[in-house]
Amino acid sequence: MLTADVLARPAPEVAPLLLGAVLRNGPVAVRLTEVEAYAGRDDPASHAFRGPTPRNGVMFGPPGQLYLYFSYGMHWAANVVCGPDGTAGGCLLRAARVVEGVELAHERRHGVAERDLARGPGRLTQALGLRPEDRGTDLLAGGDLRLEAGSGEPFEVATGPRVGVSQAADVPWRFWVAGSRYVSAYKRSPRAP
DNA sequence: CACTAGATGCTCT
DNA sequence: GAGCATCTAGTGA
Repeated sequence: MLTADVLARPAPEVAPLLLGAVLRNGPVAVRLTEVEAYAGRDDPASHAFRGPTPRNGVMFGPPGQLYLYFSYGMHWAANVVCGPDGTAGGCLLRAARVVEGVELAHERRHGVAERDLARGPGRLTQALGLRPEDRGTDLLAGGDLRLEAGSGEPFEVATGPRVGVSQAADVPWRFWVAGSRYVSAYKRSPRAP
């Protein structure tokens, strides 16, 4: 089960546990297939590495909150805050399969293939209809926007380096469902050494 | 299919 | 003003 106690563990421990879990926002629900861990103050690739700012403040708060950030001019991406209250950490939700509300997700994602509805961080937030003001939502509080346990179907977890980061580019803190087609493509940052 | 280039605007220095 | 935890459309095989 994904309790606050579990999410209070370090992000690299929590990340594989999020695979297979369901994130719901009202009528649309997705099953997570790919996640990356960001370990806060000790992780040069993390937004929290240089300390708290207005943007990343929720990462320093209690676990289980939603952290949203804006990236590359056009996209929002979602994290689940991990680690104990007062310690920064989070898991970036990189990809998922839409399991409920497929029609609404298609409307939001205008004419793309079913496989691409939530394959990628920006696509995932768009398919779910997450908005900037959802930052800080407690995903364990049982609201319209919440984290649910998965169906328990067994699967293997694969690991590898994180996508698009220029710092700590070889740390294997990306986790995905082995063999799943609902996983984004790996792309190394052009700025990485 | 693989690979590349350019758009785009928030966030912090 | 520089730097991005990206996406899409375009090209070429």
